[in-house]
Amino acid sequence: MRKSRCSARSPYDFQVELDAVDWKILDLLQQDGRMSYTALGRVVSLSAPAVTERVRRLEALGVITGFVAVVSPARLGLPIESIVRVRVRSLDTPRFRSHVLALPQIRDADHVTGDDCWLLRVVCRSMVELEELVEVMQRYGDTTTSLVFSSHVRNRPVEAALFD
Amino acid sequence: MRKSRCSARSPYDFQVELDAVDWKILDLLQQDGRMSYTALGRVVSLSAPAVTERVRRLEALGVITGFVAVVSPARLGLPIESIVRVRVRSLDTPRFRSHVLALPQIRDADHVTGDDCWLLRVVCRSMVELEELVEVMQRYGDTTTSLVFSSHVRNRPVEAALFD
DNA sequence: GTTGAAAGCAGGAGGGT
DNA sequence: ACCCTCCTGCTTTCAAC
Repeated sequence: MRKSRCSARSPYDFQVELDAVDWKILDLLQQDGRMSYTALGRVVSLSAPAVTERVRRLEALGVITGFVAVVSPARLGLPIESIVRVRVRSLDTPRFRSHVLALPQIRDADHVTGDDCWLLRVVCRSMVELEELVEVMQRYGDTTTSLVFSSHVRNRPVEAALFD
Repeated sequence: MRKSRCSARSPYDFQVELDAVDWKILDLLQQDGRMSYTALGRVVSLSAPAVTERVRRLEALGVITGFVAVVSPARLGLPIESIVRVRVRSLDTPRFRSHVLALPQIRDADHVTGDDCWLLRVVCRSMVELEELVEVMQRYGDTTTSLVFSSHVRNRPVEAALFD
């Protein structure tokens, strides 16, 4: 019944095959990361040790990379969220990575193709704080800043439907 | 010892004050969302029921919005990650929201200020699939697509240091 | 905030298919 | 390879303080 097979033998051979039970477990844990193995087992009709072993394997394979509490920056006094695109000059990239990417206000930083080579998601307390942050970033290249009105999707679970 | 005060009485009165113990708990749970209340209690020198009550309060206040397993799309066969900026024509916005934002490939969708009014993080299996997705989005407005080389920061924990 | 008892859960051993 | 049951020790939860 189980045909899960791992082909992740090197960094360039990543992909993992999951069966329906693995997908259901992933689905549940992406909605409630604290669900007990016993409760998971009740849903997928498996014993707790069997579920535990599957979750351990999903972690070992790098499918599950961790379990985290999701926190609202706005509720903690960081109501300003923005996306800053930075066109970092190549000579400045090492300093940009060590000085800018380490700032606690940066929640996501992606190196991307295209003219704006870095894309940063920044949270801060005020527009004044954002202004200061953007001024720092401008030491490394040109910036384009957009304020986030609202986030309609955040970290949507990865689901089996993606493979239909 | 505890001076946590909540001022979140309306949607426009969001902010919550946390004490050092709350911050430590948040810190630990953002690193390991499955940590037991007993283990949290050992770190912060509190009994398990006291920790449980604090975590429940943080959830009730909207500071903690959930606990989730973090999943690697690449390991599941979605190696292409990209950021698509979409300049949606205002008349097309309702259909864009219902048709595009619901696609399972969309992991983040933010409505932002500036010319490119929507910012989408898309994962897919191949460039061909990305091409198809972008063609769908182009029915609602102009797009700019950047491929993600690498993500250097992803969902950095919100930490007390942000308030120094 | 605490303790303490009852119920439920996790994780290992051992065995079955 | 995959799963089960049993057993022991922890963890959670609720009540009482």
